[in-house]
Amino acid sequence: MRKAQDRITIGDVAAEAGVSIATVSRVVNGRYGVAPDTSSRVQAVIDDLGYESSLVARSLRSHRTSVIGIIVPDLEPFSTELLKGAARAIHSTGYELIVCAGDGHVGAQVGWERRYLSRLNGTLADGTLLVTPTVVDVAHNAPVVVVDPHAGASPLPTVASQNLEGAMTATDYLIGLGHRRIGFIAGRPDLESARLREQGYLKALERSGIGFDPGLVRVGEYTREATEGPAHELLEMSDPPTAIFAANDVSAIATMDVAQSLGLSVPDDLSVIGFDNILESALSSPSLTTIDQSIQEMGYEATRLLVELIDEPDQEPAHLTLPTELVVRQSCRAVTA
Amino acid sequence: MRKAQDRITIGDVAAEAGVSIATVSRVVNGRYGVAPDTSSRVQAVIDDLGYESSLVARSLRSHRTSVIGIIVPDLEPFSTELLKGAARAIHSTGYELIVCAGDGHVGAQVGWERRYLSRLNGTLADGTLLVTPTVVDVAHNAPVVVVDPHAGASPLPTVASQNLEGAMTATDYLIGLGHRRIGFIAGRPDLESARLREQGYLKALERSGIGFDPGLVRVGEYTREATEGPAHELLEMSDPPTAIFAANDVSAIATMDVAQSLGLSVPDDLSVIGFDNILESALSSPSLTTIDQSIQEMGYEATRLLVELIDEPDQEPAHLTLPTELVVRQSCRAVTA
DNA sequence: CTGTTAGCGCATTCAT
DNA sequence: ATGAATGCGCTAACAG
Repeated sequence: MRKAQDRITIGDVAAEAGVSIATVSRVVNGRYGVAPDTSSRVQAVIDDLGYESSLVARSLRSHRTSVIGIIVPDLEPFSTELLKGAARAIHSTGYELIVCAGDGHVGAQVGWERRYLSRLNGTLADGTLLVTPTVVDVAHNAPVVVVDPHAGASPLPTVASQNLEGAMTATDYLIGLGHRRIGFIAGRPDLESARLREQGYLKALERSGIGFDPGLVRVGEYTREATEGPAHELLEMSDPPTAIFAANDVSAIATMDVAQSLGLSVPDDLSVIGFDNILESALSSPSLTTIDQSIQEMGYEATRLLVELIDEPDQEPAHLTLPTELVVRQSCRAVTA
Repeated sequence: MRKAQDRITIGDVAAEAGVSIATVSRVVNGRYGVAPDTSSRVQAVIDDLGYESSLVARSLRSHRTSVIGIIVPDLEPFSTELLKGAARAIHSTGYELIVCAGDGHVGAQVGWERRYLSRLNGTLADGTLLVTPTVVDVAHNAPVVVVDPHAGASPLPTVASQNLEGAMTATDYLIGLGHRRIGFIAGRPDLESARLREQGYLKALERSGIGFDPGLVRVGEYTREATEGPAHELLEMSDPPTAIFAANDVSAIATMDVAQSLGLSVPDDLSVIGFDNILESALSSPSLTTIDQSIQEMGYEATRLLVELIDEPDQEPAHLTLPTELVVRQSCRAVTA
C-alpha cells in the first residue's frame, strides 16, 4: 500500500491501468506503437491520478532535458534583470528555464558555481549560463556561456559590456564637471569587468593629466555590504574626494547612503556615478547618474548563444561585447570653483 | 575508456582511487567509518578530477535535497521582484533556491504549474513556492505555499495582498480627483487577486454613488499583449473614460502607451492608476501612480512560511495578507470641470 | 503492439 | 573499515 504522502510514480499508473511501466512511458512521451484503446485507457488513469513524470528521474535516464540552466550568485538587481532578457530569448525555443541561485556570499565559497555546474550540466540541463562566476576554468565540455566572465582569457563563449570604454566615459564625465579628486570603489577583483572598469578609471585620469592617487581607491566588491566600510573611509579622509565613481550601481547607491548618513549632500557636496543602470538606480534619491549596460540584452544574447551552442556544439567560442552609454540623472554636479 | 564529453561520475573517482563507489559516497557525504588515509586519498582524487555529485542522481535516491523550488509563469517584473525577497529569506537557512519559469503563455497551458510541481516536488525540491498558478487543486501533499492564489478558498497556505482594500483606495483616489467615468482593465480572471481588485473597483463606485457601467470594463489579463486591444477599445469609445484603473502595473503602462499612441496626453487627457508598484512603474513616463503591494515582502514571507512547513509539516495552512498603500506619482490628475 | 531487461548516478542497506 | 548488492523513477534497447 502506497503511503498518501508518496508521489505518484509511473509504476502506480501502470498497476492501476494494468499495463507495464514501459507502455505508460510510451504514452507519456507520445511514442508510436501503442494501441489507441490502451493508450486512451492509460491516459485516463494518468489524468485520474494526476501523474506527471519526474524531471529528475527522466533526465537522469535520457540525458536530454530541454532545459537550460542559469547559475547566478544571488538574486539581486543585476541578475534578476538579466533573467528577464533570458526569458525573452527562451520563449518559443522549446527550452525551459531553471535558475539556480547561490547564497549571495561570493567570497565565502569560491568555485561554488563549478559545483552547481557539475550538478546540473550533463544531467538536469542541456546547457548552462554562468553569471559572474568566481572561476575561469569550469573543466567541462558541456555547453556553457559566461556572462560577465572571470578575469583572464576565457576558453568559453562570453557576453560582456564595453567595460573599459564605459568606465572612461564615466570618469571623463566627472572630469568634465571639473572634479579633480575622484574616488573609485572597485568591483569584485576576480571579475574581468571589475578589472576593466578600474583600468578605464585610471586611463581617463592619466589622459586628462590629473594622474592617479592610490589613496582614492577602495574595493566594494559590487555589494552593498562590502561597500559601506570603504565608502566611509573615503569620505572621512582629511581631504576627501569631491566625486566617486562606483564600479556598479549597488555600490554607488550604498555610497550615496553613506554620504548622506555623514551629513553630506549628493550631489552638492559629493558627486556619485555608477555602472549598470539597474532599475533601482533611477529610484534612488537623488536618482543615480550611471553607465548603462543593457543588462536584459546581455541575458538575451547569452541565452541565444547558448541555444546555438547546444544545437551546434563544435563552434569557435564567441565573445560578444555590448555597448554602454552614459545616463545622466541627478547625482552629479559641476564643482563650484 | 571514458569519452571526454562525459561527466565525471562517482564511479570514475572510485576507479581512480582504487576504492568502491560506496566509499567515495561516504567521503563525499562525510559519513563515519572511513579510514583517515583512504578518506584523504579519495578526497585528493575528487579534487583532482573536479568531481561533483549530480544533484539529479542524488535527489532521486535520497528524497531530501535541501532545495526549495519556485515556480513562476514567467520572469517578468512581478516575479523577479518576488525572487529578490525569496532570496533574502533563503540566505542562511541551508536551503538552496531553484526557480522554474514557464514560457509566459499562461492561457495556452492551464495547469502547467501542476506539471512542474509534480516534476519537482518529491524529487528535486523539498518544498515549492507556486506563484500565480492557474489551478487551485494541486493534488499533492508535499509542502507548497502559494503566492497570489487562484480564485476560491485554498487548502494550501497562501500569501496575498489586501487586494480589495487596495483597489478601493485606487478607485477612491480617482473619484476624489473628480473622475466620474472610470474604466477598468481587469486581470487574469482565474486569480483571486484579479477578482478582488475588480470587486474593489465596483464597491468604491457603488459607495460613491457613481454606479457601475459595464461598458467601461475590459480584461487585460495582467499582460501587456492582452491589454493593448482592450485599451484601444476603451479609449476609442464615443464617450471614453477620463480615467482608467488597470489591475496591475504592466497593464497600466501598456494603457498609457496606447493612450499616447492615440495622441492623448497622460495625465492631461487621461488619468491612469495601476497596481503592484513594480520598479518599472516609477520609470514610465509619466511615472505611474499605483497601489504598492510590497512584492519583495510577499516573496520573503512565502519562503519563510514554506521553510517552516517543511520542518513542521502538520500545520494549519496559514493565509497571510500583506498591506497595500497608495503611491502617488504623475499619471493622475484632477478633472478640470 | 506490448512486456522484460538493463542501466542513468547515486546513497544505503547488508555483508565481510 | 570497506565492498557488493539493491533500488530511486524513468527511458531505451531488445524480445516476443
